[in-house]
Amino acid sequence: MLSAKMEDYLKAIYRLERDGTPPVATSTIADTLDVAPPTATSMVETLADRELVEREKYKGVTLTPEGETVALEVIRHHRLLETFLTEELGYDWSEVHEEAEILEHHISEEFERRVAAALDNPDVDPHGDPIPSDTLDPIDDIPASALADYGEGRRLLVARVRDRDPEELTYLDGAGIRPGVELVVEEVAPIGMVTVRLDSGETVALPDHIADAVQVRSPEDAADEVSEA
Amino acid sequence: MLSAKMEDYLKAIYRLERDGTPPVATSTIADTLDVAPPTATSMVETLADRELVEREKYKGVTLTPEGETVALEVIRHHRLLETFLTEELGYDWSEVHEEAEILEHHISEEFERRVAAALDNPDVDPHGDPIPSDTLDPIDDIPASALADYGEGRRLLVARVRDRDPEELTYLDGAGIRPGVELVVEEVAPIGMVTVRLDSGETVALPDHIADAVQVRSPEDAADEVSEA
DNA sequence: CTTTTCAATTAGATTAGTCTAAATCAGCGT
DNA sequence: ACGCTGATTTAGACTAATCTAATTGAAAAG
Repeated sequence: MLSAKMEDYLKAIYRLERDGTPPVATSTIADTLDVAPPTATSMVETLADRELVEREKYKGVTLTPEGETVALEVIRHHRLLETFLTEELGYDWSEVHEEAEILEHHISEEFERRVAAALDNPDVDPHGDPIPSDTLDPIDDIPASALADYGEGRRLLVARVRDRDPEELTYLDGAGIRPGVELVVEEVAPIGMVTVRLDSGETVALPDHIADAVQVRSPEDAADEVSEA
Repeated sequence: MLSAKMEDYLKAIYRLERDGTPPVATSTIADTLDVAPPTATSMVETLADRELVEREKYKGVTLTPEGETVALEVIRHHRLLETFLTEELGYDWSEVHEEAEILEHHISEEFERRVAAALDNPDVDPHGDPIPSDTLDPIDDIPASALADYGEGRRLLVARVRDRDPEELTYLDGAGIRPGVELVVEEVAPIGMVTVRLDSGETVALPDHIADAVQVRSPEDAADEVSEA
């Protein structure tokens, strides 16, 4: 059996591999999980012993296929739970992260199956992130980039909203910025501020660090993808 | 914060106080939780330091009011979860125990509130056990005794079915013996066997150890109680 | 009032996950 | 090529929860 801690490390490594270029440095893991560097070192040793990561001393780690499977399993749990909490228990999508972060380690396979069935096997969670299938095949993130990367005047579709800080999410949710919403970039101010106009006509100003959490794509790309499937 | 382990000890002590006469001996706790006696000793020490139990060395422990509140909170979680799993996720009532046993330690107060609301604040779980209120007031078990304690020929109401062994529960469920069902005791055989007749006309033979799990009361008592409330 | 018995506790070790402080390695800059 | 700097690992210690083996205590039996 894998401890909740080990699952957290694997999930973090999975994320970090995607964000940057593998191998993932131990200090990065330490920062992400908010532990001291030696703690990360000692945990990646155990993970390597269990053949869940490939480790090169002083370089970092990469997930083995088994490690990736575990990470995908945990991410599946997390995203199914987030979906379940919003759809079935009336949580606001901005407040489900914490709860899912804990429960993801404690639900059984049976629970996972039943929740997935109750939700009719969804493939995206409330933040717009893809839910790994029950076969845990590798997933592709929806191609999208940060709001500020597009020029002014573009009509864009909110593909996903990163769920790091609950405060930010509550703010965005309150402003009506959610996955699936369309908006137009009104102004990209040089002082670190982006202004967008929603279909409601409302104009919202977002400081850069919040705008970064909003991942957008062009509506045409989204349409293309649906026709492919 | 209280660890899941500590919660388990408090819950066990709560149960044992009800079953027998306090104080609860450490060896009894050790047996219940399947740990070695010194493990129980050392844990009741910590519990006593935290003022969750009153301890008298070489005698045993009793819960303090704070300890009882924690126990009731965990039991509320457990029973709400069992109810939720059967009502909303289609679990069979005979298989919910294991899942609830783990999740009870990991759900938030928010989750508890929302589940209770979704179920319309139930006051009994699928096994017929009372669910502590959100104010965690002390609970009274529904007065009922083991099936074999009544004489033959009595018409009885199944008040609750103890959830110890899943196999037993599955057997009883399959035989149609569930909380709320009425039955007649046909024969109490001296070789440790009880035969009952259900309203369906079906006759079921139960070995003593299984019959013990079935707690019954007279239908009149049940009616009296409803009129009181 | 002893003695015997068995439950309960103490002693000491183990594992997982964490820390701080010290040592060491890798790679860049001159 | 050499040494500096910062990242990484080693060393050593701590806490929680557990174990086995040894000791001690309480309480019943004689």
